[in-house]
Order: sequence, then C-alpha cells, then structure tokens
Amino acid sequence: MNEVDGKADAVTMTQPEPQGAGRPAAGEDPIKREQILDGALCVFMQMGFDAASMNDITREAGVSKGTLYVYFKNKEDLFVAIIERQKLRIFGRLQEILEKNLPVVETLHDFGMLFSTHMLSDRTVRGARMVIAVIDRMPQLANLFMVAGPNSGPAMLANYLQRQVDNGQLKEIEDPMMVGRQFGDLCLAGLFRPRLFGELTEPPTAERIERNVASAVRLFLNTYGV
Amino acid sequence: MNEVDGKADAVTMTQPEPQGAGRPAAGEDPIKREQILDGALCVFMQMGFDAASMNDITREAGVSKGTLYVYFKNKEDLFVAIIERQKLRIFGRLQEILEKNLPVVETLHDFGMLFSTHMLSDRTVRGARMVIAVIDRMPQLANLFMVAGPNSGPAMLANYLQRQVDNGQLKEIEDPMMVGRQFGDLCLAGLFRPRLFGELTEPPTAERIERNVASAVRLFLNTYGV
DNA sequence: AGACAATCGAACCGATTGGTTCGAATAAGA
DNA sequence: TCTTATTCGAACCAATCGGTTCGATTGTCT
Repeated sequence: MNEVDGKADAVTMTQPEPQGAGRPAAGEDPIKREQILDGALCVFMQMGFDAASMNDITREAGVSKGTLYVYFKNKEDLFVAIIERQKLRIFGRLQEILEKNLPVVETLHDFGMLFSTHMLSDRTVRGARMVIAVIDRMPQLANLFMVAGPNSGPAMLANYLQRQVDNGQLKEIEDPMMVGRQFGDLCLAGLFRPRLFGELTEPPTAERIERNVASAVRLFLNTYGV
Repeated sequence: MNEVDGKADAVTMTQPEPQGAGRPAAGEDPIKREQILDGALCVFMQMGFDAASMNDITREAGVSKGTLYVYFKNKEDLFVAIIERQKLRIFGRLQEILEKNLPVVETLHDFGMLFSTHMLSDRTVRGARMVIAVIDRMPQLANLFMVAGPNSGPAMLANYLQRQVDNGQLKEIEDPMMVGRQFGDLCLAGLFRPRLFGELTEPPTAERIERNVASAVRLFLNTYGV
C-alpha cells in the first residue's frame, strides 16, 4: 500500500482480506484515514510540524490518540503522509492548457495565469512554508514536493516550448528547461517571495497577476517570438 | 537601546553608567551578548525556532541559562534579536555596483552575480527557511527581513534603471519597480525555489549562476536595450 | 587584600510532549 | 440477538520544555 506507512503494509501483509465487502481491518479504513489526514493537514498548516502536537491533531481530526497510532507509526509518518497526499492536481490542468493548440501568446498567458494563481494561493504558500521549515531534517520531502521534477510545471512547459520551436512558432531555444523555469519565475516575479515572507499577507488580485503574466509573456516573446 | 529587548532598556534606565570604563552592568556586556547571539543563530539555523531548545542554545553559546535570561526576556526576544542583527550588508555592495557608471550590460551582470550568489548561499537560504517557518506566528519579522522594502535589491535596481532611462541608455520603462523585481527573479530562475525546498542541496556553481545571469541580462536587454 | 557584582550551574516549577496501554463503548456482520 | 473487532478515552510513562531561583564561583575594581 503506502510505501512510507510501514505499519499499514505490515497489517495488510499479515491479514488476509476479510470475506465480502466486510469491515476494514484496524488501521485500514480509508474514510478514517482521510479524516486523520484532513485534521493533521489543518494543524500542520497552521502551526508547522514542531509546534503542532498530536493532541491538537486528535482534537482537530476527531479521533482518539490510540486510533491515530493505529493508522500512523509516529508524528513524522503522519506528516509525510499528508505531504504525499498533496499531489498537485494542478499539473493535469496545466497540461490541458499546453495541449489546446492555441496561439503561443494565448497558451503562455493561460498557463501563466493558472500557474501563478496556484503558486500564490494561501494553500500553496502555507504548504510551502510547512515543508521549507523541516526540509533540513526531512530531506526525503524534497523528492515528494517535486518543485523541479519531471512532472513539474517548468518541465512540461519546456516540452511545449520545444514543440513550438519544431513547428516554427518560436525561435530556436538552446535550453528549453532553463527557459521554462525562467518563464515560471517571471510570472511569479515580485510576488512569490513577498508571499512566503509574509509581506504580502493576501494572494494578489487577478489583475495584479494579470500584469505580471502579461509582462512575462511580452519579455519572453521579445526574445523567442518569430 | 534595543527596542525589542525591553529588559536591557529597563536595566539601563534604572542603573546609572558606572564610574570610568568600569565593568558593564548585568545584561549590558556587548561581548557576552554577541556570544549569546552567535550561539543562538547557530542553533536556530540548524533546527528552526520551535525545535531549538534554550538548553541547546546555552550549550552552544557557552553561557548559563540564568545569564541568557538576564540578557533576553524570552526565547522569542532572542530569536527576533538575531533576525535584526542579520542586517544585510549586501546592500552596500549592490549599491556600489550600481554607482560605478559602467555600461548597462556590465552593471546588470555584476549586480546579478552578486545578488544571486548571496541569495543562493547556504547562509541566506537557511536564514530564509528559519524566518519562513515562523512568519505566520511572528508577522513582525516580515518588516525586519525587508524582502521588498525601500532598501531592497529590486528597489535600488529600479532607481538605477530609471536613471538609465533618463540618460537614454535604456528604453522607456513603465514600471521600474516591477522590472527591477523581474530582473532579480530572472537571475534566480530555477535556482532559488529548488534551494529552499532542498532539491539543490549545495549552492550552484559560479558557472551555473553565470549562465542564469547572462540569460537574464540578454532577456532584459532584448526588451529594454537601445 | 577586600568589596562588590556578574556569571555559573544545578535544582526547581508547572506544563506539555510523543508514544503506549487497556478496559469500556460502539459498530458491524452473521 | 450474539459475537467479534474497531475505536474511544483517559491514564500512564519518561522525557523535555521555557522560565525562575539562589548559593557558589569567578572576575573586576578600588
């Protein structure tokens, strides 16, 4: 089952599936597990890993501490599980934009708007803070969060850019991966770090993001447009 | 004295300066204070605010806990004091580069190299993580860190860009502040977030930063160069 | 040398922590 | 209805926390 949560795997491996639909074995009820993860996410987002207590989490999740430890080995296992669950569904939507066969200027604009809106939202910023706070002690989270992995926004954008170069829609790009990252960071310019550091306490307005993205598209096309 | 450290102010206000050079009053020895701040910084950088204990800090700093509480009111006061002490001296060096009257391409390059090297260093990244981790609970730190304040890199760059526009060295720039931020984030593109999230565990090489900065300068001048 | 004050160092306090245990309560299935 | 198993809930354990206290030690000044 879940590779990180060894306990669940152990339980699964030692207990055969009960007859019929049946009652899930202890620690195997997906509804109860989601309930715990929802409560944990809420508390970890508010307080961070260290300051969040297992008591806080049991209260928020509405389960007993005994039950919590049936489903998760320890505090860190729980934390890792919520990070893993936060698989970004945004990639599917970004991919859809890149596959629409719109003019490059419109595709980049739509991509930039979705990417920026997502990255600058409260949920993403709080999640980012949560991970950044502990990344030194839990380096395995770097692989889970996948900022620069093969499925990341910049990577899929790089693939898109290469296709447009091949189709003659864009000038030659020596390093599409680098340019994909540049475009993403241009869209976030002047917004992401102020969001992380608490200078922008609210997500920027759509208009403010629009100005950033429009400028990013213009800078980009001034160099790579045909 | 130090506005955050109320205890020191109280001590100062109630005890007259001793005769002659004399021995500093309790809680007033700057050498001892720096010793505590150095130890605290080390521990906070490694473990973050919550996970760092006052016992860890007394050991690292080489002072007793009683002494630590003579100099600082509590754990949070100590933390704020080290953040305040981390005033970035980088701004002076960035300002020097902007005042050299070199060609724009060289100035932007030198600025970008210094800015990126600083932002991507271990020290800055660890310091950033430390602040990001607690910014929700200590919003006053946002003002201390000054990511986007009047003395920040992008702000001084904006002023420089406006001067170059006025001198006919650059095309008209509608929003120099925004363009200053864009240039800074272009220099960091694809590097800063991977550094924060632990995907880049070491600072990038000078060559890697050079490629980023050179590309940023080129993109910038393709739009604003004359 | 003596006086005085800063610092040490360890014990202390009240509180909370992560994790464990186990009888009682509840829920599900036959 | 009865059986079985999951979950509850609270007590427990050992440890640690932030912060306080105070007699002893050390250092500085006269």
